[in-house]
Amino acid sequence: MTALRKPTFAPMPCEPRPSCDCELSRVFQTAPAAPHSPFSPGQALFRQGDPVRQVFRIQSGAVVSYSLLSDGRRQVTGFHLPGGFLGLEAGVSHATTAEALTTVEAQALDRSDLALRATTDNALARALWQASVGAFQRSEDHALILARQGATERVAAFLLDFNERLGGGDVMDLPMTRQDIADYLGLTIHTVSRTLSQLQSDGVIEAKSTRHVRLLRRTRLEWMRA
Amino acid sequence: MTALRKPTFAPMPCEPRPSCDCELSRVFQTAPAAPHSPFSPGQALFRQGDPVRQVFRIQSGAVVSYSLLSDGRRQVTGFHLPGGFLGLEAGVSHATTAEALTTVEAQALDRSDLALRATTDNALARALWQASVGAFQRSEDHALILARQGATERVAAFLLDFNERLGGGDVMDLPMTRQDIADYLGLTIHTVSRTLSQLQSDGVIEAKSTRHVRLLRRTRLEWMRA
DNA sequence: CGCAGTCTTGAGCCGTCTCAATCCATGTGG
DNA sequence: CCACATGGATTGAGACGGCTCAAGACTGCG
Repeated sequence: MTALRKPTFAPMPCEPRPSCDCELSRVFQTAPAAPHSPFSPGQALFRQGDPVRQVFRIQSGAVVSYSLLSDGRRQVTGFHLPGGFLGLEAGVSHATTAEALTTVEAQALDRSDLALRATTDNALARALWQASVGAFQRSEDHALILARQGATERVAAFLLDFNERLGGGDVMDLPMTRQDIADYLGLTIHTVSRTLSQLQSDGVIEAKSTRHVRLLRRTRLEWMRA
Repeated sequence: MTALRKPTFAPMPCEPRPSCDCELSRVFQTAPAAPHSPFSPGQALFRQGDPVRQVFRIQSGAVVSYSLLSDGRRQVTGFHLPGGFLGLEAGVSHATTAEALTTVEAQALDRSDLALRATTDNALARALWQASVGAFQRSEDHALILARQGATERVAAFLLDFNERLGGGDVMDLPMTRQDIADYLGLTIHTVSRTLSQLQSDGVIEAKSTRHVRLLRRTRLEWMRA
């Protein structure tokens, strides 16, 4: 896929996008704050293996979700921004741990309630379907990134994808560590760091600090992504 | 991917999948054969970019789905066996091409019909949700395979995964070529071939022919998968 | 000021990709 | 029945790039 799909979460109220979250957003408008919200950095919204009790919507902050593999490694499956949902795509128990990267405010609804309402609210049932389709497509995009051979391609794809989700401005505020990025891209922290340094010395990006990146040559980045 | 911060619990890679396709299967019991069914090997059920018109259920044979990347490479996103559904997880247009590996018999239903029925049939709506959740989880598993560093780990994971889907018997009939496997695992055909040869000389598998593999030491394979 | 965590950078090794040749199974035509 | 063509699969040699090991720099915080 030449380009990654547009992010499915809509920062603005809904638009006639095929997989539109309007219905879910409407349901969440009256949702209460999640227990323990706001979450502190490093705090878990839920953990791998936990039974799925509630569905979250992020109001502010950023969340990373990851799986611990049997060999002790960690695979980051995604980063979640305001407007995004968590817990929808799970089965009976969570396959990932969701951890706050920053201070996170979130709402929560009981998933059993949601499922119950879906039995009478067809628009909601449809929205749940569409939300899962969106999660699937994001996962496919992630797989496509992981399938890219080169470190440069993966990092470029990550930067462009995340920048798009942040609204497309030139300056990006990265809420995650290099280790998070590395575990997301299937690389080591060293390679990620080296690649970013290389991109900077090539004049493609400017690293104002470790967490702030400015895209200088977006076109060249897109070309690198291949 | 290095040491973890706080391994709070034993990692649990594989969780029993909720395959509650009963409702969908019921709907498909009266479904007509797909147009052009049976498909010949190499024939496409649908192509990347096509508008999504119908949902397929495979009755016999095997299907590979893949995306063509802008750099000309091909990324296989999955293999589909009898009982599997195609077209459920797509948005308005297909992100992948679905191609018959063998002679394939399939049924088809108009997706608009399905969506329409879902507005009055809540069990169906719920089944559609669950099916998409299943597709998402398979995609996550695929991403986990792609994130594994070594060729041996990826091939072992593929063999075990596919063997499980075939029922768990010791002998496997692989409907796909080495190139298909390579594109699925993000490796080259050479590395896949070399790895399989290595596994055979190690006594872990026996390649009766290129398309027939027998698992001799499943435990060692599972250990390799890590 | 020192500590701990994060990030950067260097040197060398190892595994996968690339390029290339060969083998094998199948099918076709003489 | 065999020679040949074809496409898939295997195998080898070498190059390249990311991982490992290791050291040092930077940041935030006590």
